[in-house]
Amino acid sequence: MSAKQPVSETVVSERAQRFLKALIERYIRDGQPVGSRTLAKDAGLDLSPATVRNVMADLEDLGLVSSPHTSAGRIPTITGFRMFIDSLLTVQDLQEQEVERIRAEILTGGSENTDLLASVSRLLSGVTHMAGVVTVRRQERTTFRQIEFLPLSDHRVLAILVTNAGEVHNRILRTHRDFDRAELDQAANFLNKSYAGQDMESVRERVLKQLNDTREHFDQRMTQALRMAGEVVNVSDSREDFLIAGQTNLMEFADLASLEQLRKLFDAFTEKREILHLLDQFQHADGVQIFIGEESGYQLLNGCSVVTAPYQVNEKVVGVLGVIGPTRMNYERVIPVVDVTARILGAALKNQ
Amino acid sequence: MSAKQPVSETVVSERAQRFLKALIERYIRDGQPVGSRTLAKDAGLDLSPATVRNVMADLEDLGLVSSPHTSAGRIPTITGFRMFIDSLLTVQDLQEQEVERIRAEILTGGSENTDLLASVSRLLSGVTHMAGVVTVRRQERTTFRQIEFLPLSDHRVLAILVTNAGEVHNRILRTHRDFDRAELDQAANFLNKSYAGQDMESVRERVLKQLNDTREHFDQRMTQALRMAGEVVNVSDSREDFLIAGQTNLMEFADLASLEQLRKLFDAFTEKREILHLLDQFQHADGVQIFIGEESGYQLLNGCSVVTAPYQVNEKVVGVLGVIGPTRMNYERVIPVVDVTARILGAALKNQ
DNA sequence: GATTGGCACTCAGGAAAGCTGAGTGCTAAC
DNA sequence: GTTAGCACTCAGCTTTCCTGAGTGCCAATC
Repeated sequence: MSAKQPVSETVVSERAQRFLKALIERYIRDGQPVGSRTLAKDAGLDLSPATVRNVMADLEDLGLVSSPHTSAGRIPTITGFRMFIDSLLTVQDLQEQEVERIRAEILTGGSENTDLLASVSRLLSGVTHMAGVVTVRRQERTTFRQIEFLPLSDHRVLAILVTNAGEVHNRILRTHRDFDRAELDQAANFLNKSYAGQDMESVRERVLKQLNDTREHFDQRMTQALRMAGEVVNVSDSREDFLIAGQTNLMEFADLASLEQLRKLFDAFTEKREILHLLDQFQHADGVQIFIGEESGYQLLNGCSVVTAPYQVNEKVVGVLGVIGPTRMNYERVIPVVDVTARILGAALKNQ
Repeated sequence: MSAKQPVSETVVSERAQRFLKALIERYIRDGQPVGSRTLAKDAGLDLSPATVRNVMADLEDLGLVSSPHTSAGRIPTITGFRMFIDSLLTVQDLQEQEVERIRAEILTGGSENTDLLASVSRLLSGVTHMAGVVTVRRQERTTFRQIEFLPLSDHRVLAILVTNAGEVHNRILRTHRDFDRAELDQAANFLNKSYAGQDMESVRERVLKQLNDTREHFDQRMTQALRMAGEVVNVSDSREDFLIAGQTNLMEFADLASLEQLRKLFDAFTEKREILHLLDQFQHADGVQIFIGEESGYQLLNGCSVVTAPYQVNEKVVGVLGVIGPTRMNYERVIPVVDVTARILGAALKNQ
């Protein structure tokens, strides 16, 4: 008997990998189990179906492919896909023409911040025919820039908070009495002097702290100013969010057939929490990340994959964008699209 | 031969109406064609199936019911439904308990305007298990209340527009130079004096008109003020909008089976334009209106009905709310829900 | 040892056939 | 006007059969 191979060395032979690649590419194209004859033709190597069958049997033993029933071809398993994505994928660059198209769309995407991001999510969904997502800023990055108060009638004050990201939050505060313009300006001045340029997180803390510390010895007015600030600053926090477009594209993939599943997914899109949580994880990754639904434990994304890339302004990551579609998606095309879009968006934001 | 009945008098006999009502109620419950035997039992009149068949044949001649094929029961046609809705429906009031539940949910719905409306659309969808919609204000009702400008850096100015409805719009304007605080305040003062309290529509017109008329003889500053105002006022117009919740509930009705149709509907929900146009029509109606998809000509809503009611604050209509679901919905329940919700929402808004 | 042809086997999916139950329209009688 | 009876229709289910696509395994060949 020949020397036993160590168990750990379940290395897949070069040739087997080549077959796996061809099989998955074919499966991505047709969405149907791939049989030995088809694969034999596809793979470029001039081999008979019988040989291919032997290789496929090996791949099945390794858990990379499986057959839905005895006389169907093989479909890739999750681990198969993982291997494909991690080491078999050949990503070509986008054609210059396509890059230009993306750039053009982003540049005309709208000047308001969220308008721009919304148009980018539409762009992603349009180009890939799947769902496009863009997260809106991480709050840890935002800093306090300016706050203003405007008197309204009936004991109400409009508070406006501007952050470094150029975002504007307003909130109507109900107060115990009316304030006039001068009073409010004074309050705003005080707050702007104290906090401008500081991290939102710490502004929040310090406002609350000061409010507790100095309740007595401070001037009435400043207390009032702090109290108002407290309300606004809090609001602006919860705005962590994402924009999604083209969800309905997902209805076309029979993979996600069971209406039931599709429904849960859509609900998650409106509910947002879970998806956001998921996207956040890719925030600190470097470049394009691919995530296969089943790997998460979330039932939600079974049959789906998520391709994401963080986008950055001045070398700091400010958000994540990407695409959600069936695991059986054309990665070789989607990856460069997501990559390029992230870069261009980052550049566009810098110029604002 | 007895006297001929005039053709126009295609009045449906009392008894036939009773059958039609029973048939539709049954069809709403089961979603299946109703046969003569079933209907005979259902209708309360102690008649044999054969008799029922005769009546059903009459109803079919009148175009109120039809049978999908020879040996199936009858299903109501659109005209049948219309008749049912217009004159056969027996709407009971909601139980006090349910009214209370709705009231409670609305009162805790959130203080911000859109938060409240969003929670109402969720409420509607939750109670009826269909999709709930609430339109956000009609622009003709909004009046200009106050405008303010804040200087930002880099030739940018933040404009804030407050309307009578307590809504706040902001927009970042790019200007050809930096402005200081005093200048901007002056501009805002000028605008506020000129336009406060006026209808938005006419403010828009007059700003544009003044901008053209007085380009030369007016002071440079006012021109600048008007120009800025022009940009903001325009934006605030396009904000006519509606909030929808529970779309995914519609996935459960096999009536809207063909994924294709469902998809178009969902796209219309994100696209908003068409739906908005539709909802606007019910704005001036008095009380609950029911609209059957096919009646519109929009392909979109085939198989759907829309039940709406305008809601009013201080006796002026400020929006429309309602429910979108399959034509085969339980009107006797949905109608009072929509009605009550509109009233309670109106009352809640008055108190703000 | 890797590759191949051959063979027996499996199985999903479609077509054809038959049955059943729910329903119909029509007619004649009450 | 109402009813019973009868012949008829047809969707939908089950059963059977067939086909084509695929498999695994074995023995022969390179």
